[in-house]
Amino acid sequence: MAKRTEIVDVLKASKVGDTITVKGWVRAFRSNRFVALNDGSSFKTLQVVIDEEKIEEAIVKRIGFHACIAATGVLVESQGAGQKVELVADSVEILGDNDLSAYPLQPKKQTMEFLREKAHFRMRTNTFSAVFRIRHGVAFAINKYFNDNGYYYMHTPIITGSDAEGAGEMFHITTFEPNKAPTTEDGSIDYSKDFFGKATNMTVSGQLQAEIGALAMGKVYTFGPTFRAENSNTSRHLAEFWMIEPEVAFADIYEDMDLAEDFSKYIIKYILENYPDDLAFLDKRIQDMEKNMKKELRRPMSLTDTLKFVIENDFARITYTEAIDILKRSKPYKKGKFEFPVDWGIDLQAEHERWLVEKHFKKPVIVRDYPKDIKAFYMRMNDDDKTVAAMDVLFPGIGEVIGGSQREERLDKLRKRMQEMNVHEDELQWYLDLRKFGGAPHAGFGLGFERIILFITGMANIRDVIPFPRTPGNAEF
RNA sequence: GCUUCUUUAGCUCAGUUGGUUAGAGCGCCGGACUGUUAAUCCGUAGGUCCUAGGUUCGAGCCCUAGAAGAAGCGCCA
Repeated sequence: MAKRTEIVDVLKASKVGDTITVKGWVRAFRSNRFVALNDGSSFKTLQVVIDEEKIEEAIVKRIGFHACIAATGVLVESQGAGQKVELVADSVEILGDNDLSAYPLQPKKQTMEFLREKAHFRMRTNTFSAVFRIRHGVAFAINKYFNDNGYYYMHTPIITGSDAEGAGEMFHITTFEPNKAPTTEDGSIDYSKDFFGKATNMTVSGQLQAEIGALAMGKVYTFGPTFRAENSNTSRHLAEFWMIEPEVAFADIYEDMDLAEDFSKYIIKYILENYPDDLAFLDKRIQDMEKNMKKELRRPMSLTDTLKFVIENDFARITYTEAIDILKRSKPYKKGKFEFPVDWGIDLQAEHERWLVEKHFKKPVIVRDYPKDIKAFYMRMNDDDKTVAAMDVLFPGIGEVIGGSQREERLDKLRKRMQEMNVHEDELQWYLDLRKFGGAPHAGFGLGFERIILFITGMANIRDVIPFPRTPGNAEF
Protein backbone atom coordinates (compact mmCIF):
# COMPACT_ATOMS: atom_id res chain seq x y z
CA MET A 1 0.00 0.00 0.00
CA ALA A 2 1.21 3.46 -0.85
CA LYS A 3 1.99 5.67 2.12
CA ARG A 4 -0.70 8.29 2.41
CA THR A 5 -0.28 11.97 3.06
CA GLU A 6 -2.89 13.48 5.36
CA ILE A 7 -4.87 16.24 3.74
CA VAL A 8 -3.97 18.72 6.48
CA ASP A 9 -0.31 18.19 5.50
CA VAL A 10 -1.03 18.31 1.76
CA LEU A 11 -2.57 21.77 2.17
CA LYS A 12 0.16 22.96 4.54
CA ALA A 13 3.37 21.40 3.28
CA SER A 14 3.07 19.69 -0.11
CA LYS A 15 4.41 21.47 -3.19
CA VAL A 16 3.01 21.70 -6.69
CA GLY A 17 4.61 18.89 -8.66
CA ASP A 18 4.75 16.45 -5.75
CA THR A 19 3.37 12.96 -6.37
CA ILE A 20 1.26 11.92 -3.38
CA THR A 21 -1.37 9.45 -2.23
CA VAL A 22 -4.37 10.60 -0.25
CA LYS A 23 -7.07 8.50 1.39
CA GLY A 24 -10.42 9.68 2.58
CA TRP A 25 -14.17 9.93 2.13
CA VAL A 26 -15.97 11.55 -0.79
CA ARG A 27 -17.87 14.63 0.35
CA ALA A 28 -19.03 15.50 -3.18
CA PHE A 29 -18.49 14.25 -6.74
CA ARG A 30 -19.27 16.82 -9.38
CA SER A 31 -19.33 16.65 -13.18
CA ASN A 32 -18.07 13.07 -13.09
CA ARG A 33 -14.71 14.77 -12.55
CA PHE A 34 -14.25 16.59 -9.24
CA VAL A 35 -14.04 14.81 -5.92
CA ALA A 36 -14.10 16.79 -2.68
CA LEU A 37 -12.09 14.48 -0.43
CA ASN A 38 -12.00 14.73 3.38
CA ASP A 39 -9.96 12.53 5.69
CA GLY A 40 -10.83 14.22 8.99
CA SER A 41 -7.33 15.62 9.50
CA SER A 42 -8.77 19.11 9.09
CA PHE A 43 -12.04 20.79 8.20
CA LYS A 44 -10.81 21.34 4.65
CA THR A 45 -11.25 19.01 1.68
CA LEU A 46 -8.79 18.33 -1.11
CA GLN A 47 -10.12 18.44 -4.67
CA VAL A 48 -9.16 15.31 -6.58
CA VAL A 49 -9.53 15.59 -10.37
CA ILE A 50 -10.57 12.41 -12.15
CA ASP A 51 -9.09 12.13 -15.65
CA GLU A 52 -11.33 10.08 -17.94
CA GLU A 53 -8.40 8.74 -19.90
CA LYS A 54 -6.55 7.47 -16.83
CA ILE A 55 -9.30 6.11 -14.59
CA GLU A 56 -11.50 3.32 -15.87
CA GLU A 57 -15.23 3.90 -15.98
CA ALA A 58 -16.03 1.02 -13.63
CA ILE A 59 -14.01 2.75 -10.89
CA VAL A 60 -15.48 6.20 -11.61
CA LYS A 61 -18.99 4.77 -11.21
CA ARG A 62 -18.12 3.65 -7.69
CA ILE A 63 -17.00 7.12 -6.56
CA GLY A 64 -20.12 8.16 -4.66
CA PHE A 65 -21.08 10.32 -1.71
CA HIS A 66 -19.23 9.14 1.43
CA ALA A 67 -17.50 6.26 -0.37
CA CYS A 68 -13.93 5.73 0.80
CA ILE A 69 -11.17 6.04 -1.81
CA ALA A 70 -7.42 6.30 -2.20
CA ALA A 71 -6.05 8.51 -4.97
CA THR A 72 -2.50 8.85 -6.21
CA GLY A 73 -1.36 11.62 -8.52
CA VAL A 74 0.43 14.91 -8.96
CA LEU A 75 -0.46 18.05 -7.01
CA VAL A 76 -1.11 20.98 -9.39
CA GLU A 77 -2.34 24.55 -9.16
CA SER A 78 -6.12 24.53 -9.47
CA GLN A 79 -7.82 26.09 -12.47
CA GLY A 80 -11.02 26.41 -10.47
CA ALA A 81 -11.85 29.19 -8.06
CA GLY A 82 -12.63 27.28 -4.89
CA GLN A 83 -9.16 26.02 -4.02
CA LYS A 84 -5.47 26.78 -4.58
CA VAL A 85 -4.23 23.28 -5.34
CA GLU A 86 -5.77 20.01 -6.48
CA LEU A 87 -4.64 16.46 -7.07
CA VAL A 88 -4.80 15.09 -10.62
CA ALA A 89 -5.37 11.39 -10.08
CA ASP A 90 -3.27 8.88 -11.99
CA SER A 91 -4.94 6.03 -10.14
CA VAL A 92 -7.91 5.62 -7.85
CA GLU A 93 -8.60 2.69 -5.57
CA ILE A 94 -12.00 2.12 -3.98
CA LEU A 95 -11.34 1.29 -0.32
CA GLY A 96 -14.98 1.14 0.70
CA ASP A 97 -18.04 1.28 -1.57
CA ASN A 98 -21.09 3.14 -0.35
CA ASP A 99 -24.50 1.64 -1.15
CA LEU A 100 -26.31 4.93 -1.70
CA SER A 101 -29.68 3.29 -2.29
CA ALA A 102 -29.71 2.37 1.41
CA TYR A 103 -27.51 5.14 2.90
CA PRO A 104 -29.48 7.54 5.10
CA LEU A 105 -27.25 10.63 4.82
CA GLN A 106 -27.52 13.15 2.02
CA PRO A 107 -25.24 15.90 0.77
CA LYS A 108 -27.53 18.59 2.19
CA LYS A 109 -28.62 20.02 5.54
CA GLN A 110 -30.18 17.42 7.78
CA THR A 111 -31.82 17.97 11.13
CA MET A 112 -29.87 17.38 14.32
CA GLU A 113 -32.67 15.08 15.54
CA PHE A 114 -32.32 12.81 12.51
CA LEU A 115 -28.52 12.72 12.69
CA ARG A 116 -28.70 11.95 16.40
CA GLU A 117 -30.41 8.68 15.51
CA LYS A 118 -27.56 7.94 13.06
CA ALA A 119 -24.77 8.63 15.54
CA HIS A 120 -22.50 6.14 13.74
CA PHE A 121 -22.63 8.31 10.62
CA ARG A 122 -23.01 11.83 11.96
CA MET A 123 -19.29 12.40 12.55
CA ARG A 124 -18.92 12.34 8.75
CA THR A 125 -20.79 15.63 8.44
CA ASN A 126 -19.14 19.04 8.46
CA THR A 127 -21.00 20.12 11.58
CA PHE A 128 -20.23 17.11 13.74
CA SER A 129 -16.65 16.67 12.61
CA ALA A 130 -16.08 20.34 13.47
CA VAL A 131 -17.74 19.91 16.87
CA PHE A 132 -15.74 16.80 17.70
CA ARG A 133 -12.43 18.28 16.55
CA ILE A 134 -13.16 21.20 18.89
CA ARG A 135 -14.18 18.77 21.66
CA HIS A 136 -10.73 17.21 21.35
CA GLY A 137 -9.14 20.67 21.34
CA VAL A 138 -10.94 21.66 24.54
CA ALA A 139 -9.89 18.43 26.27
CA PHE A 140 -6.30 19.01 25.24
CA ALA A 141 -6.36 22.68 26.31
CA ILE A 142 -7.71 21.67 29.74
CA ASN A 143 -4.86 19.24 30.33
CA LYS A 144 -2.34 21.72 28.97
CA TYR A 145 -3.59 24.57 31.14
CA PHE A 146 -3.40 22.54 34.32
CA ASN A 147 -0.09 20.92 33.46
CA ASP A 148 1.50 24.27 32.59
CA ASN A 149 0.24 25.69 35.89
CA GLY A 150 1.60 22.93 38.11
CA TYR A 151 -1.55 20.85 38.68
CA TYR A 152 -1.51 17.05 38.83
CA TYR A 153 -4.08 15.07 36.87
CA MET A 154 -5.76 12.81 39.41
CA HIS A 155 -7.98 9.89 38.48
CA THR A 156 -10.82 9.65 40.98
CA PRO A 157 -12.92 6.48 41.05
CA ILE A 158 -15.83 5.91 38.68
CA ILE A 159 -17.31 3.26 40.95
CA THR A 160 -17.78 4.71 44.39
CA GLY A 161 -18.72 3.17 47.71
CA SER A 162 -19.85 6.54 48.97
CA ASP A 163 -23.44 7.60 48.40
CA ALA A 164 -23.03 10.93 50.12
CA GLU A 165 -21.47 12.91 47.32
CA GLY A 166 -24.60 14.98 47.43
CA ALA A 167 -24.95 15.87 43.79
CA GLY A 168 -27.99 13.93 42.69
CA GLU A 169 -29.47 10.50 42.05
CA MET A 170 -26.95 7.73 41.44
CA PHE A 171 -26.83 4.67 39.20
CA HIS A 172 -26.38 1.55 41.30
CA ILE A 173 -23.64 -0.96 40.49
CA THR A 174 -24.19 -4.63 41.28
CA THR A 175 -23.37 -8.08 39.95
CA PHE A 176 -26.65 -9.44 41.36
CA GLU A 177 -29.16 -10.74 38.83
CA PRO A 178 -32.45 -8.83 38.95
CA ASN A 179 -34.88 -10.64 41.30
CA LYS A 180 -32.15 -13.04 42.45
CA ALA A 181 -30.34 -10.76 44.90
CA PRO A 182 -29.76 -12.30 48.34
CA THR A 183 -31.66 -10.61 51.12
CA THR A 184 -31.09 -10.07 54.82
CA GLU A 185 -33.54 -11.10 57.52
CA ASP A 186 -35.53 -7.89 57.21
CA GLY A 187 -35.97 -8.44 53.47
CA SER A 188 -33.58 -5.76 52.18
CA ILE A 189 -30.88 -6.65 49.64
CA ASP A 190 -27.74 -8.08 51.28
CA TYR A 191 -24.96 -6.16 49.62
CA SER A 192 -22.36 -7.78 51.88
CA LYS A 193 -22.58 -10.71 49.43
CA ASP A 194 -22.16 -8.46 46.37
CA PHE A 195 -18.93 -8.03 44.38
CA PHE A 196 -17.53 -5.23 46.52
CA GLY A 197 -19.12 -6.43 49.75
CA LYS A 198 -21.15 -3.25 49.98
CA ALA A 199 -23.59 -1.13 47.97
CA THR A 200 -21.81 0.78 45.22
CA ASN A 201 -22.73 3.48 42.73
CA MET A 202 -21.46 5.30 39.67
CA THR A 203 -19.79 8.54 40.72
CA VAL A 204 -21.68 11.83 40.55
CA SER A 205 -18.56 13.88 41.31
CA GLY A 206 -14.88 13.34 41.98
CA GLN A 207 -14.65 16.37 44.23
CA LEU A 208 -14.47 14.72 47.65
CA GLN A 209 -11.67 12.43 46.47
CA ALA A 210 -9.95 15.34 44.72
CA GLU A 211 -9.80 17.05 48.10
CA ILE A 212 -7.68 14.11 49.27
CA GLY A 213 -5.24 14.92 46.46
CA ALA A 214 -5.20 18.65 47.08
CA LEU A 215 -4.44 18.15 50.77
CA ALA A 216 -1.34 16.15 49.88
CA MET A 217 -0.15 17.36 46.50
CA GLY A 218 -1.31 20.96 46.58
CA LYS A 219 -2.97 21.42 43.23
CA VAL A 220 -4.84 18.60 41.47
CA TYR A 221 -7.66 18.23 38.97
CA THR A 222 -9.94 15.44 37.89
CA PHE A 223 -11.29 15.13 34.36
CA GLY A 224 -13.52 12.15 33.80
CA PRO A 225 -16.99 10.78 33.22
CA THR A 226 -19.73 11.47 35.73
CA PHE A 227 -23.17 9.89 36.02
CA ARG A 228 -26.47 11.27 37.23
CA ALA A 229 -29.66 9.23 37.27
CA GLU A 230 -31.83 12.35 37.32
CA ASN A 231 -34.85 12.39 35.05
CA SER A 232 -33.70 15.62 33.46
CA ASN A 233 -35.19 16.33 30.05
CA THR A 234 -33.47 19.45 28.83
CA SER A 235 -30.98 20.48 26.17
CA ARG A 236 -28.35 21.07 28.89
CA HIS A 237 -28.35 17.76 30.81
CA LEU A 238 -26.89 14.31 30.20
CA ALA A 239 -27.00 11.17 32.33
CA GLU A 240 -23.34 10.56 31.42
CA PHE A 241 -21.17 13.63 31.05
CA TRP A 242 -17.57 14.67 31.60
CA MET A 243 -16.55 16.98 34.37
CA ILE A 244 -13.40 18.90 35.22
CA GLU A 245 -12.80 19.46 38.93
CA PRO A 246 -9.68 21.33 40.09
CA GLU A 247 -9.01 21.37 43.81
CA VAL A 248 -6.45 23.76 45.29
CA ALA A 249 -4.91 23.78 48.76
CA PHE A 250 -4.46 27.17 50.47
CA ALA A 251 -6.89 28.84 48.05
CA ASP A 252 -9.90 30.85 49.17
CA ILE A 253 -13.10 31.64 47.27
CA TYR A 254 -11.52 34.66 45.56
CA GLU A 255 -8.58 32.67 44.22
CA ASP A 256 -11.10 30.05 43.17
CA MET A 257 -12.98 32.64 41.11
CA ASP A 258 -9.74 33.93 39.59
CA LEU A 259 -8.86 30.39 38.56
CA ALA A 260 -12.31 29.77 37.06
CA GLU A 261 -12.12 32.95 35.00
CA ASP A 262 -8.52 32.52 33.85
CA PHE A 263 -9.12 28.86 33.00
CA SER A 264 -12.31 29.53 30.98
CA LYS A 265 -10.60 32.27 29.02
CA TYR A 266 -7.55 30.12 28.31
CA ILE A 267 -9.67 27.34 26.79
CA ILE A 268 -11.67 29.71 24.62
CA LYS A 269 -8.50 31.45 23.46
CA TYR A 270 -6.91 28.10 22.62
CA ILE A 271 -9.83 27.12 20.38
CA LEU A 272 -9.92 30.55 18.67
CA GLU A 273 -6.22 30.18 17.87
CA ASN A 274 -6.15 26.52 16.85
CA TYR A 275 -9.51 25.72 15.25
CA PRO A 276 -10.36 28.77 13.10
CA ASP A 277 -11.74 26.75 10.14
CA ASP A 278 -14.06 24.68 12.29
CA LEU A 279 -15.23 27.76 14.21
CA ALA A 280 -15.81 29.72 11.01
CA PHE A 281 -17.99 26.92 9.67
CA LEU A 282 -20.03 26.67 12.87
CA ASP A 283 -20.37 30.46 12.91
CA LYS A 284 -21.67 30.55 9.34
CA ARG A 285 -24.00 27.65 10.09
CA ILE A 286 -25.62 29.63 12.90
CA GLN A 287 -25.91 32.75 10.78
CA ASP A 288 -27.59 30.80 7.95
CA MET A 289 -30.00 29.30 10.46
CA GLU A 290 -30.83 32.66 12.02
CA LYS A 291 -31.51 34.39 8.67
CA ASN A 292 -35.17 33.40 8.83
CA MET A 293 -35.57 34.25 12.50
CA LYS A 294 -36.94 37.39 14.10
CA LYS A 295 -34.25 39.86 15.05
CA GLU A 296 -34.84 39.57 18.79
CA LEU A 297 -34.33 35.79 18.64
CA ARG A 298 -30.97 36.03 16.88
CA ARG A 299 -27.66 36.02 18.72
CA PRO A 300 -26.58 39.57 19.59
CA MET A 301 -23.08 38.76 18.30
CA SER A 302 -21.59 36.18 15.96
CA LEU A 303 -20.12 33.07 17.57
CA THR A 304 -16.52 34.17 17.02
CA ASP A 305 -17.22 37.70 18.29
CA THR A 306 -18.91 36.27 21.39
CA LEU A 307 -15.86 34.15 22.17
CA LYS A 308 -13.51 37.11 21.62
CA PHE A 309 -15.70 39.30 23.79
CA VAL A 310 -15.54 36.79 26.64
CA ILE A 311 -11.74 36.57 26.62
CA GLU A 312 -11.28 40.35 26.30
CA ASN A 313 -13.56 41.40 29.18
CA ASP A 314 -13.57 40.78 32.91
CA PHE A 315 -16.37 38.59 34.22
CA ALA A 316 -18.84 40.50 36.38
CA ARG A 317 -18.57 39.53 40.07
CA ILE A 318 -21.43 40.01 42.47
CA THR A 319 -22.72 38.46 45.68
CA TYR A 320 -25.98 36.59 45.82
CA THR A 321 -27.39 39.39 47.98
CA GLU A 322 -26.42 41.98 45.34
CA ALA A 323 -27.96 39.77 42.63
CA ILE A 324 -31.28 39.76 44.51
CA ASP A 325 -31.13 43.57 44.88
CA ILE A 326 -30.41 44.05 41.17
CA LEU A 327 -33.24 41.69 40.25
CA LYS A 328 -35.67 43.51 42.56
CA ARG A 329 -34.84 46.80 40.86
CA SER A 330 -35.15 45.30 37.36
CA LYS A 331 -37.84 46.17 34.84
CA PRO A 332 -39.12 42.59 34.38
CA TYR A 333 -39.46 42.25 38.16
CA LYS A 334 -41.36 45.53 38.53
CA LYS A 335 -43.61 44.61 35.60
CA GLY A 336 -44.23 41.16 37.03
CA LYS A 337 -42.60 39.45 34.04
CA PHE A 338 -40.68 36.88 36.11
CA GLU A 339 -42.54 33.63 36.60
CA PHE A 340 -40.79 32.87 39.90
CA PRO A 341 -40.55 35.10 42.97
CA VAL A 342 -37.35 36.97 43.82
CA ASP A 343 -36.61 36.84 47.54
CA TRP A 344 -33.46 36.49 49.62
CA GLY A 345 -33.07 32.82 50.46
CA ILE A 346 -34.55 31.25 47.36
CA ASP A 347 -32.39 29.80 44.60
CA LEU A 348 -31.95 31.90 41.48
CA GLN A 349 -34.12 30.53 38.68
CA ALA A 350 -32.93 30.10 35.11
CA GLU A 351 -34.95 33.17 34.08
CA HIS A 352 -33.20 35.28 36.74
CA GLU A 353 -29.73 34.06 35.79
CA ARG A 354 -30.42 34.66 32.11
CA TRP A 355 -31.64 38.18 32.73
CA LEU A 356 -28.54 39.00 34.80
CA VAL A 357 -26.14 37.57 32.22
CA GLU A 358 -27.83 38.40 28.94
CA LYS A 359 -29.70 41.65 29.67
CA HIS A 360 -28.05 43.33 32.63
CA PHE A 361 -24.31 42.56 32.54
CA LYS A 362 -24.17 41.21 28.96
CA LYS A 363 -21.15 39.05 29.82
CA PRO A 364 -20.29 36.08 32.05
CA VAL A 365 -21.22 36.67 35.69
CA ILE A 366 -19.83 35.07 38.84
CA VAL A 367 -22.31 35.03 41.73
CA ARG A 368 -20.91 34.20 45.17
CA ASP A 369 -21.91 33.89 48.85
CA TYR A 370 -25.15 31.98 48.50
CA PRO A 371 -27.53 31.27 51.40
CA LYS A 372 -26.32 28.16 53.23
CA ASP A 373 -29.68 26.42 52.98
CA ILE A 374 -29.56 26.07 49.19
CA LYS A 375 -25.97 24.80 49.00
CA ALA A 376 -24.02 21.63 49.84
CA PHE A 377 -22.75 20.61 53.30
CA TYR A 378 -19.03 20.91 52.45
CA MET A 379 -19.10 24.62 51.54
CA ARG A 380 -17.34 26.97 53.94
CA MET A 381 -19.55 29.00 56.27
CA ASN A 382 -19.08 32.76 56.00
CA ASP A 383 -18.73 34.98 59.07
CA ASP A 384 -22.35 36.13 58.77
CA ASP A 385 -23.40 32.55 59.57
CA LYS A 386 -26.06 32.87 56.85
CA THR A 387 -24.13 32.45 53.64
CA VAL A 388 -21.44 30.07 52.37
CA ALA A 389 -18.37 30.73 50.21
CA ALA A 390 -19.90 29.24 47.06
CA MET A 391 -19.74 30.61 43.55
CA ASP A 392 -21.46 29.90 40.24
CA VAL A 393 -20.12 31.08 36.88
CA LEU A 394 -23.02 31.90 34.55
CA PHE A 395 -22.53 32.05 30.78
CA PRO A 396 -24.84 33.63 28.22
CA GLY A 397 -27.14 31.12 26.55
CA ILE A 398 -26.35 28.17 28.81
CA GLY A 399 -26.51 29.44 32.38
CA GLU A 400 -24.40 27.64 34.96
CA VAL A 401 -21.16 26.32 33.52
CA ILE A 402 -19.12 26.23 36.71
CA GLY A 403 -20.12 25.63 40.32
CA GLY A 404 -17.50 25.87 43.03
CA SER A 405 -16.73 26.79 46.59
CA GLN A 406 -14.18 27.18 49.32
CA ARG A 407 -14.47 23.98 51.33
CA GLU A 408 -15.18 23.93 55.06
CA GLU A 409 -11.84 23.08 56.66
CA ARG A 410 -12.94 23.61 60.31
CA LEU A 411 -13.90 20.23 61.76
CA ASP A 412 -16.51 21.48 64.23
CA LYS A 413 -18.31 23.60 61.66
CA LEU A 414 -18.25 20.82 59.07
CA ARG A 415 -19.72 18.35 61.58
CA LYS A 416 -22.47 20.80 62.48
CA ARG A 417 -23.38 21.28 58.81
CA MET A 418 -23.43 17.54 58.20
CA GLN A 419 -25.80 17.07 61.10
CA GLU A 420 -28.06 19.88 59.92
CA MET A 421 -28.19 18.45 56.41
CA ASN A 422 -28.56 14.84 57.51
CA VAL A 423 -25.25 13.60 56.08
CA HIS A 424 -24.08 10.56 58.06
CA GLU A 425 -20.61 10.91 59.57
CA ASP A 426 -19.80 7.21 59.51
CA GLU A 427 -19.89 7.17 55.70
CA LEU A 428 -17.50 10.09 55.41
CA GLN A 429 -15.07 9.37 58.21
CA TRP A 430 -12.16 9.71 55.81
CA TYR A 431 -13.47 13.12 54.73
CA LEU A 432 -13.50 14.30 58.35
CA ASP A 433 -10.00 12.84 58.83
CA LEU A 434 -8.74 15.30 56.21
CA ARG A 435 -9.69 18.08 58.67
CA LYS A 436 -8.54 16.27 61.78
CA PHE A 437 -5.03 15.43 60.58
CA GLY A 438 -3.17 18.32 59.00
CA GLY A 439 -6.06 20.01 57.27
CA ALA A 440 -5.76 23.21 55.26
CA PRO A 441 -8.03 25.81 53.71
CA HIS A 442 -8.81 24.78 50.14
CA ALA A 443 -11.18 25.49 47.30
CA GLY A 444 -12.22 24.11 43.94
CA PHE A 445 -14.93 23.95 41.34
CA GLY A 446 -16.66 21.68 38.84
CA LEU A 447 -16.90 22.56 35.17
CA GLY A 448 -19.31 20.75 32.87
CA PHE A 449 -17.16 19.73 29.89
CA GLU A 450 -20.08 19.47 27.46
CA ARG A 451 -21.47 22.82 28.62
CA ILE A 452 -18.30 24.71 27.77
CA ILE A 453 -18.27 22.92 24.39
CA LEU A 454 -21.88 24.00 23.86
CA PHE A 455 -20.81 27.57 24.47
CA ILE A 456 -17.73 27.42 22.23
CA THR A 457 -19.41 25.64 19.30
CA GLY A 458 -22.72 27.48 19.56
CA MET A 459 -24.58 24.17 19.29
CA ALA A 460 -28.10 24.23 20.71
CA ASN A 461 -28.40 20.77 22.31
CA ILE A 462 -25.90 19.08 24.62
CA ARG A 463 -26.69 15.74 22.92
CA ASP A 464 -24.89 17.06 19.85
CA VAL A 465 -21.53 17.78 21.50
CA ILE A 466 -20.91 14.28 22.91
CA PRO A 467 -20.44 11.36 20.49
CA PHE A 468 -22.91 9.02 22.20
CA PRO A 469 -25.37 10.86 24.41
CA ARG A 470 -27.01 9.08 27.33
CA THR A 471 -30.31 10.60 28.37
CA PRO A 472 -33.47 9.24 30.00
CA GLY A 473 -34.75 6.52 27.69
CA ASN A 474 -31.71 6.52 25.42
CA ALA A 475 -28.45 4.54 25.58
CA GLU A 476 -27.91 3.61 21.92
CA PHE A 477 -24.47 2.54 20.63
C1' G B 1 -41.38 14.52 36.89
C1' C B 2 -44.57 18.87 34.84
C1' U B 3 -46.39 22.04 30.55
C1' U B 4 -46.71 22.82 25.35
C1' C B 5 -45.84 21.32 20.42
C1' U B 6 -44.70 17.62 16.64
C1' U B 7 -45.26 12.57 14.09
C1' U B 8 -47.59 11.97 6.11
C1' A B 9 -42.09 8.93 0.67
C1' G B 10 -35.03 7.75 2.42
C1' C B 11 -34.82 13.38 4.22
C1' U B 12 -37.44 18.28 4.87
C1' C B 13 -42.35 19.46 4.59
C1' A B 14 -47.58 20.79 2.25
C1' G B 15 -52.31 18.43 2.48
C1' U B 16 -58.57 23.48 2.42
C1' U B 17 -65.04 22.06 5.73
C1' G B 18 -64.36 14.67 6.84
C1' G B 19 -65.35 13.12 0.25
C1' U B 20 -62.82 9.85 -6.05
C1' U B 21 -56.46 7.40 -7.42
C1' A B 22 -51.97 11.10 -1.33
C1' G B 23 -48.49 16.09 -3.18
C1' A B 24 -43.75 19.05 -3.67
C1' G B 25 -38.44 19.89 -3.16
C1' C B 26 -34.15 17.23 -2.16
C1' G B 27 -32.09 12.21 -2.17
C1' C B 28 -32.14 7.28 -4.58
C1' C B 29 -32.31 4.61 -9.44
C1' G B 30 -31.57 5.32 -15.05
C1' G B 31 -29.62 8.78 -18.75
C1' A B 32 -26.64 13.38 -20.43
C1' C B 33 -22.31 16.22 -18.96
C1' U B 34 -14.10 17.34 -19.24
C1' G B 35 -13.55 23.08 -14.88
C1' U B 36 -17.39 21.73 -10.95
C1' U B 37 -17.75 24.18 -5.68
C1' A B 38 -24.67 21.63 -1.63
C1' A B 39 -22.73 21.25 -9.87
C1' U B 40 -26.57 21.31 -13.56
C1' C B 41 -30.30 19.16 -17.03
C1' C B 42 -33.96 15.04 -18.52
C1' G B 43 -36.76 10.71 -16.90
C1' U B 44 -38.55 6.64 -13.57
C1' A B 45 -39.66 4.37 -9.10
C1' G B 46 -40.86 5.14 -4.11
C1' G B 47 -46.52 5.63 1.09
C1' U B 48 -48.30 0.63 7.59
C1' C B 49 -50.37 8.99 6.62
C1' C B 50 -46.49 6.71 14.45
C1' U B 51 -49.56 2.42 16.90
C1' A B 52 -54.26 0.41 18.80
C1' G B 53 -59.28 1.21 19.35
C1' G B 54 -63.64 4.28 18.30
C1' U B 55 -67.28 7.82 15.67
C1' U B 56 -69.04 8.02 10.45
C1' C B 57 -72.02 5.94 4.32
C1' G B 58 -66.85 7.62 4.14
C1' A B 59 -60.98 9.36 8.41
C1' G B 60 -54.22 11.64 6.78
C1' C B 61 -58.04 15.17 8.93
C1' C B 62 -62.72 14.09 14.48
C1' C B 63 -62.59 11.27 19.59
C1' U B 64 -59.90 7.94 23.36
C1' A B 65 -55.50 5.49 24.91
C1' G B 66 -50.45 4.60 24.03
C1' A B 67 -45.42 5.31 21.74
C1' A B 68 -41.45 8.31 19.89
C1' G B 69 -39.13 13.15 19.24
C1' A B 70 -38.51 18.43 20.42
C1' A B 71 -38.88 23.10 23.24
C1' G B 72 -39.56 25.26 28.05
C1' C B 73 -39.60 24.40 33.45
C1' G B 74 -37.70 21.76 37.85
C1' C B 75 -32.94 19.14 39.51
C1' C B 76 -27.77 20.52 38.24
C1' A B 77 -22.58 20.68 35.52
